[in-house]
Amino acid sequence: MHTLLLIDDDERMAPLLADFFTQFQLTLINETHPQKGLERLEQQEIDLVILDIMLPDMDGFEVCRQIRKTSSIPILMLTGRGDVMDRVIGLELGADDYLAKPYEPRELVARIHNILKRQTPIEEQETTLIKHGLLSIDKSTDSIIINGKPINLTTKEIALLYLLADSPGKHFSRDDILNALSGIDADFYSRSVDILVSRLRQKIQPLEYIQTVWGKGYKFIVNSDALDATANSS
Amino acid sequence: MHTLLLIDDDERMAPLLADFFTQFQLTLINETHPQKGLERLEQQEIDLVILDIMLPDMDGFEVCRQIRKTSSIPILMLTGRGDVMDRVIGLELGADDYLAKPYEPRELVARIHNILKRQTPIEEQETTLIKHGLLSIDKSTDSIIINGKPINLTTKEIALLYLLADSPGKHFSRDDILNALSGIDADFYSRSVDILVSRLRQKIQPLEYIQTVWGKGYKFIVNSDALDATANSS
DNA sequence: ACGCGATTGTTACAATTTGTTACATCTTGT
DNA sequence: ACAAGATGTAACAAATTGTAACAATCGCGT
Repeated sequence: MHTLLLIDDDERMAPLLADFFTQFQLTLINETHPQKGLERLEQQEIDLVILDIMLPDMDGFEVCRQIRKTSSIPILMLTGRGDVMDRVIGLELGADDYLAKPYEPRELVARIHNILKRQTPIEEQETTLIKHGLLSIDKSTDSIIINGKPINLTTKEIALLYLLADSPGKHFSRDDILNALSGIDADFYSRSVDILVSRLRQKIQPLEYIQTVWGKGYKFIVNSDALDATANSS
Repeated sequence: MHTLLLIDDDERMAPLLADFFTQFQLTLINETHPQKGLERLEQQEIDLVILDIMLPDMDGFEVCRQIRKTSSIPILMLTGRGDVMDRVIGLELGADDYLAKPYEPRELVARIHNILKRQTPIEEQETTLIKHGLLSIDKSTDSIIINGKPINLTTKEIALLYLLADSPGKHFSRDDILNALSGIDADFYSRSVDILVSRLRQKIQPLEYIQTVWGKGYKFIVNSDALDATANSS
């Protein structure tokens, strides 16, 4: 059972909608004045706001903006006549959907359910872009770019880079790496990880992000970028 | 307080965003035309550029390329709808992040903060930087620099230097050192620590930070810096 | 199914790092 | 000054890592 707040100055709508909603496990509360609506939001546990654009004293956009200052609660806006402009502005402001008046109550319910359903993965927005100086990693497209130039990495190489670059500074043993990449617990001695590291290093030259931790494994270092092969003679 | 430049031909967005941004200590300036945007960038101190891809006369990619010719200022691009091509191209051009339209203003703020945060590593982020006269130690990257020149130290040598330099003046017994570095309680007599010290001393020549405490161990001394063996010039 | 190139793993050997021994040098107490 | 223990370090040895070269395997179009 979800609780919805309708902010609409047309008082005739609310009772009809509220009645209709009950069969869908939805409780509707109505406020006809924007200010009252905002207050109600703070007092009561609300799952979703339905917001008309035409309101007294303060239009729907402004209400939306007010709400978004303190909350990420889902907002569905009711626009005048499917005006494209309104729609765009509303979405940019952080509304989750819109519906043009006049609308079918069923359509409204459908959209409400839709919003509530996708509320779960609200964190979904990818943190898939890693960027350290000249190195850009876009995990969503598996594209690795160094200094503007795309680099071709193999599956394993990409996986290794993700593993290390996701936890800069942390060192991974060869077992850790082998396990993460192949799902295999190294039951025998193998140099495959060393080779993988070697090949990856060659491909991301001259960047030296992958550092050996002697006797331990490897780690990804963050700072100094194209730290060149500081050739220091003995 | 940071200053952002939005280059977007949709004039309606800017006021709304600008208002929303104020609560996050962000000032938004808007230019609707690419050329104007580039000029503004030269005239004013800007911390970050938000770049729409669809622009009149010159698309966002071209603007990004222009900016990158002279500046490494952070760029966040607003792409159509997460188009893979757009993202890759943007990365190649040196953009720092992306956001697909339509977006949540909060999401935009989050990404801006994210970029700005990783933009300031050199100034304020470090708690890991030790500096004594000509000797600089950056623990986050394990880089040791003497008189401007990077020195190649092995894992153990670095660990020893950290141990000693973290507690200047305090003396460490050979057991202390061996234990800290190898996790081994020296159950037998070994000179490995002496050798380690010897090698480290050679590498940080002519600096003599590591002092022998006769019958006790070693310690790191602070004051008189490049206290030289430089009594040698003719 | 087949072949072919790309990918991944193995082996072999070179280079680096670390530890041990041996001996020279230094410190301290007599 | 001398002896005895402590320290410095060169020289060698063992362990670890880097990587070239080859082999096995995977993917995929035909």
